Amino acid sequence: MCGRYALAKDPAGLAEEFDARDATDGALDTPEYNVAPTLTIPGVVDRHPRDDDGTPDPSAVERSVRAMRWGLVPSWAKDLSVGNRLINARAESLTEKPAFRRAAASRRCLVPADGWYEWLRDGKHKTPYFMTFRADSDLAGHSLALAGLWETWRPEKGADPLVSTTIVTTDSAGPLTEVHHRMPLVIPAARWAEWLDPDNDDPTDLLAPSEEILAAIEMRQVSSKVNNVRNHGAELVEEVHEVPEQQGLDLEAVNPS
DNA sequence: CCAGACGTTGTT
DNA sequence: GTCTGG
DNA sequence: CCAGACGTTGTT
DNA sequence: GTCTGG
Repeated sequence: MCGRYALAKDPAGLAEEFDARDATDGALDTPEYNVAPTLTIPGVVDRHPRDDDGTPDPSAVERSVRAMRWGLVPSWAKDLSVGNRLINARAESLTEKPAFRRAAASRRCLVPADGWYEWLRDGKHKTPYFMTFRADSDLAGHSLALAGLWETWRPEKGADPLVSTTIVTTDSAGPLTEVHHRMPLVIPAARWAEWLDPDNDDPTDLLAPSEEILAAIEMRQVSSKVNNVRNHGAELVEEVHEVPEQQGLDLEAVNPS
């Protein structure tokens, strides 16, 4: 699945990478190697620009990076906490579920990440792994563009809207099944515009993992320091080999070469 | 009709 | 807001 | 996702 | 065990 990830790039760097305007307004804390649900994170969106009256111009589209709270708060929510459990949306059902279908049809976004974490458990012990683009792949150094949905929510009529987001998950594929049976949907750059298109109300064709992306991802064991959200540093994504006999996940065998 | 949910994950 | 269940 | 709380009363 | 907070 995807309940924790890392992001080193700042909003200006993301704006450049995604060819977007930086509209995050200083709301983000970056770098952050331990991004957890409820934090404010950057999301990339395509929107029709609006004039002073709020009327959208259907002939134009503007791409921007925006600050969003991780955990989708539907427009009908009574309070913010509804979003705490809506941190992921299943690709298999997001066009049907009441909480997600409106966003799925017209408010899709990309959530940039350096990689995401999964945990293997052995009784009480939890061993974290980090999934990222292989250093020797063409995609090394690029962000993973995680598929997301976004919504606005107002605590009361007329109040400033809160923008929130959820990350789309699919069944795992390939070597990634070794660490977990669900994974985030990563959109290849060639299909970003199609995913973000606010006039495309049927994302069905985009909901399967890309082979190109799967082949570029590696997994590595990392420090259990990432388990605790109070740790934030770059050392969280560095490879470690702690007590390997407790886990027996053979990374030589599962990483593609 | 009204009331209540609206979601995913993991674990057994 | 909209759908489902009673 | 994981970690950590989970509660009230009375006293200072 | 289950919920909340980060």
